[in-house]
Amino acid sequence: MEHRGNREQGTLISELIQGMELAKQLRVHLDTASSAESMDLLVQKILSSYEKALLILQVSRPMSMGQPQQNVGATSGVPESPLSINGSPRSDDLDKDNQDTRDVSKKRKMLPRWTDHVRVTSENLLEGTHDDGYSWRKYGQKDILGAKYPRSYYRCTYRHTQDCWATKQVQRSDEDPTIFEITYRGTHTCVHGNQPVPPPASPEKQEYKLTNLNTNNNQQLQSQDILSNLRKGLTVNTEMATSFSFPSTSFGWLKTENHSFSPSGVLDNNNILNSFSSPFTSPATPELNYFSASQPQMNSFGGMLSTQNSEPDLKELISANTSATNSPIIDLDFSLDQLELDPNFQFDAQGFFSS
DNA sequence: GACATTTGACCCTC
DNA sequence: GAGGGTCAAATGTC
Repeated sequence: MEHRGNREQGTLISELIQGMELAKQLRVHLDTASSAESMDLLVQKILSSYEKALLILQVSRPMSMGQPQQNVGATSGVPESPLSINGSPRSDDLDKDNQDTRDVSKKRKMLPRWTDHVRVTSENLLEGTHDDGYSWRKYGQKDILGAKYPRSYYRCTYRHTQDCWATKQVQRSDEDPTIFEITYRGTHTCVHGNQPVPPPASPEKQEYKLTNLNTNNNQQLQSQDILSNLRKGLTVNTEMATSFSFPSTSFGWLKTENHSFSPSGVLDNNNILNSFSSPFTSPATPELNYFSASQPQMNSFGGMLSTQNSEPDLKELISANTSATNSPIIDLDFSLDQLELDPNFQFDAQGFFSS
């Protein structure tokens, strides 16, 4: 818990720093009478940065013990479904447990929710395992109207033992069966679930081709895939590299409260790694475990990143400390000292923008 | 035996 | 009433 809190604090600070850096850039633009378009983009990025910082503050706001973090995706206080932690209250006991179940339902309804789109390819079908560091247990499957493939429902394995209410839904795309839409709901409050993803035992065996696809968010999420792989010492797949187009026209996207994405800015050569500040954690569903696999090789990364990047390499690259992270539950795992944060820096209103 | 998955049924929301 | 989300008994796997 404390670990998570520290990470969130780190992310928060990095977002604020980003906002400051962007404001500085904007000031330069103002001085040099740059185009309105470029300044508008900077403003967009600044707003995005602060929006994310606010989201983090919302998510990490202290809740009562044992309660999952709430909110971000909360859309309503209306109870969603009467459930109790001990089971499913049927009509018999609905009355006596009415109040309790209402509270639990409300809690669930308010769980943050966001969606990732993950692509797996045919060569990924046969080997390897892949998980997001969390332990999921399937609790249901439904045929969805108008969908070719059933939707699977997963909850955290530690729901009952640790009152962890994280769930996810996995829906295979009709249009492209290699794409899975994964909707996460709630954040993990379990200790197990917070364990980092273990490093791959054999990079060449565990390289996987995961590409988040979404007409709106793919740039951002793909970059996270790439970073995630690089962090793990994995090679980067060509499909990733080619679908991750930069420099100057790639938008980052920020997930918003209504579970969609909003543009968080334009990536340029200086802040390509913006979007790398949040390592993508990929799903651990049986389907995806089954589909993940090896793809022997791959090298370029738009000519900018070589394969098998080491952590030190990334540190250098990340030194451009702007960010376009997308999830309110951000798992920032590079340390603040890499950001060269002045320990005496104060986020006061004046100094923040005038330094 | 413990734990995970499957699947039919139940409940809620719209 | 339809559709989606969840439960829990039955079944499977280790």
